[in-house]
Amino acid sequence: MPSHNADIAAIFEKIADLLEIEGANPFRIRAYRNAARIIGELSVEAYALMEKEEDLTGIPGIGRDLSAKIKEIVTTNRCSLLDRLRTELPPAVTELLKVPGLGPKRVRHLYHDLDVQTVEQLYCAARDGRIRALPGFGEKTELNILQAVEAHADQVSRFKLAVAAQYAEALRSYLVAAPGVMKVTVAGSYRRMRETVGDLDIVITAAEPRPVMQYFISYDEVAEILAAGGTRASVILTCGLQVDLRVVAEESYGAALHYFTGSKSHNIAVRYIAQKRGLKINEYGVYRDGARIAGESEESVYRAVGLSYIPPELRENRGEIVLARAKRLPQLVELGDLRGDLHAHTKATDGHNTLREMALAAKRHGWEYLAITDHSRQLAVARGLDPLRLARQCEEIDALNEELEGIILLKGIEVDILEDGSLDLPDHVLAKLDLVVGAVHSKFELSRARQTERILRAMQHPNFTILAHPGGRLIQQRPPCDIDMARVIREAGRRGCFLELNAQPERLDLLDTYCQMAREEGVLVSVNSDAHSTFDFDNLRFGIGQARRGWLEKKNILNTRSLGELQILINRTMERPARLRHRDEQNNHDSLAPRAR
DNA sequence: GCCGTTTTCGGCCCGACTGTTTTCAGTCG
Repeated sequence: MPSHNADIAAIFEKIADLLEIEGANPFRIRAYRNAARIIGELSVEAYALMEKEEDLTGIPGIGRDLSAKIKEIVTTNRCSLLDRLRTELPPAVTELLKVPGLGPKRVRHLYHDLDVQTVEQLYCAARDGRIRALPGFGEKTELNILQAVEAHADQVSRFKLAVAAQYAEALRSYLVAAPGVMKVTVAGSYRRMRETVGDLDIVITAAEPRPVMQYFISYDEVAEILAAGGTRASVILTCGLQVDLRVVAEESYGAALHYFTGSKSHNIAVRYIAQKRGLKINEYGVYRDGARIAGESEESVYRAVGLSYIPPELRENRGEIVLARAKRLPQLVELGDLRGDLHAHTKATDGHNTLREMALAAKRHGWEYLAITDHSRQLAVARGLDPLRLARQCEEIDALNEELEGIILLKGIEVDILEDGSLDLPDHVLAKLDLVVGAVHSKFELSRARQTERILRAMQHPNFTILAHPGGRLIQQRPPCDIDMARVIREAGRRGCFLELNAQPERLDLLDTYCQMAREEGVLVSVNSDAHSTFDFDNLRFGIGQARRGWLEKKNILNTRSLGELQILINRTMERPARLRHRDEQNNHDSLAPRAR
C-alpha cells in the first residue's frame, strides 16, 4: 500500500522538528513545515497524482527536492533523509518540543549536555535541579519546565469549535464591560471557524490598555496566568482553554485583527507581498518608510497591498491570495441564504421533539421547508422506522402540511447503507418519499476498496438523494472511514446525487477540502443540521462556517434553493398539499414539473 | 528548500514577553 498524504505530512513534520533541533537553516525547516501542511491538506492523494504521471512540482511549495522525497516515500514507505537524521538524534527528542517553553535551542542543550531524550527524563532532570546549571537556563526556567510537564499530563489539546464557542461568548460578554473598552473580537482559528480551536485570541481596542489587562486577568474562570504585560496577556481558563488577549489603539484595530486572525501561513504570505511593495505590516498598521498608511480596518490592510478583502474562513493560504489579487474571490454562502434543512429527526426515533414542534421551530428560522428524515429499522438503538411506521409518519406529515402555514415538511428517511451497499428499506417504500438520505452507521472499518464500493452502489439506487455525513468521522473520537472520496464525488455528479455537510459540531463532515472538490466537480452540497431537537438547528452556523472554509457559494448549496427549485433538483414528484397545488395551478408554474433523470 | 512583475542567486514576516543577562536570546503567536 503506498503512503497516504497524511503519512508524507507526518514524515515532513518529523524532519522539520529534527532539523530544527540540529540548528539547520530556518528557511529549509519552514519549507518542510509548509510542505507538510500543503500535502496534508491536498484533496487528492499524492500517489494518485504520481500514477497519472502528473508533475508534483506544480503544487506550490513543492520543488524538485521535495517532489523527489514524496516519490521516495510513496514508493518505498521510507525517507532516507529522515533515516539519516534518526542516526544523529533520537527521534523521541522531538516530543520535548511540545513542552511549552522549550524550543529547539533548549532541547538541543538538554540532549547534548544532560542526555535528556524523553519528557520523563526531562521531568527527573528538572526535579533533581540539574537543569538550572545549563547555560541560558535558570531556576525560574527549571520551575516552569516542571510545572509545564505536570500540566501537560492531563492537557486537552484542542477544543471542538462549538465547545470553544461557549467559553468564547461568555468571556466576550465579560470583556465588553471592561473599563474604557471599545471593540472586543475573538480572532484566531475561532474566527476562521476551524473545526477545532487550540486557544482563543482576543483583540480589544481601548484608550488605556492597563485597566483592561487587570480586568481580564481577574476573570472568574482564570485558573493560571501565563504572561501579563502592558498590552498582551495569556491565561489558562479552568476548562483548560488558553486565552491570549491583546489590547491595541482604535487606529490599529484592523491590523491587529488581521494579525491575530491568521492563519500564520496566510499572514506570512500577505506580509511578504507588502515587503515586495516596500511596505511593512505589523499588528499596528501598514507602514511606508515609517509612516502609517493603513490599519484601522482589515479592508484597509488588504487594500494597501492590492488585495480585495478576504473573509476569515478563507485565510489558510490555499490559493485565496491569488484570487484576491485578481478580485475573483468566491462570494461565500451565508447562514441567511438557507431556505430549509434536509436532515432532521423526531421523537419517532432518537429525536426529542414531535413533528409539529420541529416544523414550528423550522418556521421560526424563516425556512420554507424541513425534511423529516428519521432513522431506518437497521438502527435498532435509535428505534429506526420500519415500512409501517414510516407510512404512518408520512400520513402525519400530510396532515400537518395541510394544517400549517408558512412551512412545508418533506417526507424523507435517513436510511442505513448496509454492508453490501444495499439500502435498509424496500424500493417501493423509498420510491414514495420526497427524498432519501443515505448514511453509513456500521462497519466503519471496511477496507478502502470495499467501503468505496459500498457507497458507490448505494448512490446507484434510483431513489438515492443525499449522502449523509460522508466521511463518518467524529471529531477527536472516531477517525473517518477509508473512502476514495474523489470517486464518490465524481459518482455523485454522474448520478445527480448530493453530498451532505453535516453541521453537528462533532461531525462537521464533509471536510472543507472535499467541499472544494465538490465545488470543482459541480456537485451541490446540502448543509444539514441533522437536528435531534429544535435547539440543534442553531448548529447550522457551524456547518455554514465549514462550507465557507470549503469555498462554497450560495449557488453550490442545495438547500439555498426555493422549494420549487429543490423539487426539480431532487427529481421527486412531491405530493404537494392541496392549498399549494391550487396556488401552483393559478401561477401556472411549468418549471415545477419534475424532470426525467 | 522554495521561488522569481527587480532576482536562477539571494532573499525568505514581525513584535511582545520572560528570564537571564547586563544588552539580548529564546520562545511564542
